[in-house]
Amino acid sequence: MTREDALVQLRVPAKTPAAEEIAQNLAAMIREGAIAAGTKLPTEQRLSVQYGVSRTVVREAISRLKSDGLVESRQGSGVSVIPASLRRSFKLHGAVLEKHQVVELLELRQPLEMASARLAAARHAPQELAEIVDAQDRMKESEDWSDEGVQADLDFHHAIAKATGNPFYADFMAFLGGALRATILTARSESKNPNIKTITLQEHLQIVQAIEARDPDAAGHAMLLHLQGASQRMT
Amino acid sequence: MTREDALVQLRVPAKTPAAEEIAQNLAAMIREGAIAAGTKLPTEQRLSVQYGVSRTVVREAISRLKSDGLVESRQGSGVSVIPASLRRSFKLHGAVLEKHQVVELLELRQPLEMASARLAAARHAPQELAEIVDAQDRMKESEDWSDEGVQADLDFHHAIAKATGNPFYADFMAFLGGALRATILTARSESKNPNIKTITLQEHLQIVQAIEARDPDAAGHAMLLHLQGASQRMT
DNA sequence: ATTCGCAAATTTGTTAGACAACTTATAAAC
DNA sequence: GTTTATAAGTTGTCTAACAAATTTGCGAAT
Repeated sequence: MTREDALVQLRVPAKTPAAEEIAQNLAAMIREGAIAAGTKLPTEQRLSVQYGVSRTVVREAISRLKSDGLVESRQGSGVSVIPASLRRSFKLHGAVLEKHQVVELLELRQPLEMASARLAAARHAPQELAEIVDAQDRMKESEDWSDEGVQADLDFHHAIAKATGNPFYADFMAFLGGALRATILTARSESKNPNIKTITLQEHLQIVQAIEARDPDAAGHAMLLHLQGASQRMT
Repeated sequence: MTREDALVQLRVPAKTPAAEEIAQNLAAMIREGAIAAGTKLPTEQRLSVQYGVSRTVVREAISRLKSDGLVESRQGSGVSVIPASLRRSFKLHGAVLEKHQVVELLELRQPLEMASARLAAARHAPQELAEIVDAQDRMKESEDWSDEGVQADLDFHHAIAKATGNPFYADFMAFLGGALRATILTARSESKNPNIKTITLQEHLQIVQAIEARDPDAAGHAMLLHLQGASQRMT
């Protein structure tokens, strides 16, 4: 019974609540410019009629848009769209990443990872290096193409970002890792190459040694080789 | 009494709605680990009692947390905290940036801007170059240290990011620009140097020419010089 | 005719109570 | 002991109402 339920949940993951659907709909319209920046949304009253839901649901949807920094509400006045240049949240809208999006995301990641490795080499504290090595060890001991292995891989990169001492690097790398996680997992499991883990560990080792030697150039270079290799192995 | 309230409201421009305050409070607790990943939040009922507000307000607050990817709710079960490694939104929590945060954010921006300039040089379409030049012209015609001038400056960098053809670069640069906007504005207005605009335009010109010549190395180098100069002028 | 003041209409913010839909714990039946 | 009803608990949605802030419109004074 529970087994069957789990299956059903997998096939129809979740009947999306009305508020979420409406929020996505409005967000899409705002991003496409169908509702121009500076203008006001229809009133909660009108929206509730348009979508055929209660005002409560509309308010929850708008609440999300506020959290995303897409709109701003003023009591008595209305809800106005914030210009794109002032938005203060960076978010991946779609749940799953398209193939071209993965490529684009990796292209964004590359210069950041290189800078991250360089900064980590220049500034890391002993304990931060230990955390990097620890992630490396955990990956070494993990099953091939297992969830723990991928997690340790992501932790490795995250640990380097933390060793920069710049929390924005750490946060953003965690964010990118989470976004790419599923993709990496499937790519690993579908790959024909049986030596992925060995090769990855070898490349990681080069990075660790360069960071340990406090050699930014070598660290950046080793990271570049690693990313190029990884992206090549994924295709 | 009401007069006094008005004064207070002037100093604190917007009386933050209860839902927003509660959302920030819960978000902070989650980020600090006070509510561990995987565990469940108190029920909406309990939260409404704890905070002394109605269940509706609590739901709107939770709605925001969902939008930020911090929690996940299942009807009948509860609201559970999503592990940090799976969060899919990158956001600046605080409204204003501390000084050290500005430095850190600029440090994150530098490698991205360089990569952005390189990619734009390699791939830009004629129309995209025109947009870059347009922003440059708008800045040239703007008042010194004016809001339009700063906007044109940010638009210049955004236009380059768009010219990469990679929407993530465009979105992220828009996001960073918005975050730094206020800081740049005050830095410009407080600066003693009267030639900031001229120097900036000159540096921009170098970038434009390198992009136009489709020379990635020169574009990246010109961008680096520009960012280093800008950050030096800000301090 | 213009401007000022003020009340009325709008609109978002908040509360209360109720029911539906779904999950989990409990107890009964086998 | 396992399975099956039943009940309790929790999130999702709706309705109705009032509070608080803003905008609009109208009338009066100048």
